[in-house]
Amino acid sequence: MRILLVEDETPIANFIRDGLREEGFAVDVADNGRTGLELALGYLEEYDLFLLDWMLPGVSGIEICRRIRNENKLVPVIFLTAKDTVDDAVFGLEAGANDYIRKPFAFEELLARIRVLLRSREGEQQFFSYGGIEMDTEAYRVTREGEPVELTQKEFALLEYLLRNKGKVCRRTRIIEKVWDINFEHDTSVIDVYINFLRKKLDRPGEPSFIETIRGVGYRVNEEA
Amino acid sequence: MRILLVEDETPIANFIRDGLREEGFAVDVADNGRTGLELALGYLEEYDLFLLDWMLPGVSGIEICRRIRNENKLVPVIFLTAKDTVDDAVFGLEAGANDYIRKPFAFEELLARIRVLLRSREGEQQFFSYGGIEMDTEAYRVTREGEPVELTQKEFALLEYLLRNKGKVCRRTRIIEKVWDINFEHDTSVIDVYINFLRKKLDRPGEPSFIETIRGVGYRVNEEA
DNA sequence: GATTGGTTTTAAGCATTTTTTAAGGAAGGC
DNA sequence: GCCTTCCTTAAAAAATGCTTAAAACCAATC
Repeated sequence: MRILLVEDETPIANFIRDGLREEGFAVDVADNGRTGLELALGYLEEYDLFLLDWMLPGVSGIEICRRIRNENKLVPVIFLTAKDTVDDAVFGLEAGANDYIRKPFAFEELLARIRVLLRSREGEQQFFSYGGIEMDTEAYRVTREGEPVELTQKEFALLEYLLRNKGKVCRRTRIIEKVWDINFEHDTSVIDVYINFLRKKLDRPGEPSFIETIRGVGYRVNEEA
Repeated sequence: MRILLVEDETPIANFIRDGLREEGFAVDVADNGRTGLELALGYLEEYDLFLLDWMLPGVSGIEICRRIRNENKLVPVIFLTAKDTVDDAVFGLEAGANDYIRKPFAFEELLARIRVLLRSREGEQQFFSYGGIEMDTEAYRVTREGEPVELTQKEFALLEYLLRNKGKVCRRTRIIEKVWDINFEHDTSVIDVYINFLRKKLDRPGEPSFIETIRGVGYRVNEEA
């Protein structure tokens, strides 16, 4: 995990850099807005998270954040700020930041927030695969052995839910809630029908289905060997 | 883990019951206040948690909650309520409820609240093992020497109960109460049959069973050396 | 506003698996 | 040796999921 820290006060920068490195992160430091912006945009794909000081010589943190957001919608950004009015926080979040933390702060707290954001991004996984099946949730594409497979919305949503939970049981009640957004309904056989659709479209004929049935509980796509 | 659900609207009751059973709970349902109260007081010790609807024909949820609290100070009670004023919530909590949830709710939310309350009582453990047997309750998976073993719901629930009480004797009446339905005939041999199923699926042939029979009392999985 | 094509949902019969019952035989305790 | 308790097996009963067809729904197009 690589983090870019843009912070002009050297002692603070060193403190954060060392702390994060001890935690196993790769950390780059820019001590002014201009080089910060260059690094951020020049190596945007390399970074998993940005830590931006609010007040910077040259280009401001806000500006860097905006430019990052222009290019990449998802990468987490956290502001480090000495300001403490709610308005400033709102301003930062409007610029596209995911979180902000006020100086002085406990290093533990910074770490906790970083972890939360990195985890939530991990959950936003885009590509899934099982056996010969590949799924790209962003592009809305599914292929089997490289051949495109046409799925309807519901089929797609169900497949995504199953693959997102690969290795775990997907209980019927949860599926109904997550994929169908239905509450308090249970005597429906939509799930059975759609599992059937997926199996027809994606299973290799003659082989056991890639979706395992767990009677009385739900379904599971197994972890691959 | 046994839960008593008192709810008069059948579809909702079924939905909750099935959802909880999928999660591995033993669930009893009463569709009116009177039988709810009878079950609650008659088998108070057997239940690990109560889910009470607010508005009930016969005896109200509030009343049931009060009576439960008269007898048992600790067992968690959650109200299901369609009402949405703060006052009602306060009223419910004053009656001794631990939490309340407004209808309609996402099943996951209910589950989260249940888990919180049960965790605070007994350690909600996800992984169990004995000898070469490993159990993951979340993934709904059991393996022996790394090889997956297919268990049905009841087999799974029974194994979980035994492992959860590793080192302790599991009395037959207790097993019936916790794993099967509360109003089960007591002179039945289901337990024997299911113990037999588990032994067949999980014992190493030729070696003594991992489930020890305590004659006249029940069964025990021993603490490991 | 009707028609069409596709998607989603409902419903029902069928097939399978799970759960329960029952009964005879084995083993333990007195 | 006798009584009780447990084990094992087989078969009945119940529950659950599969499959299919048709109905309902929706959105685009003429």
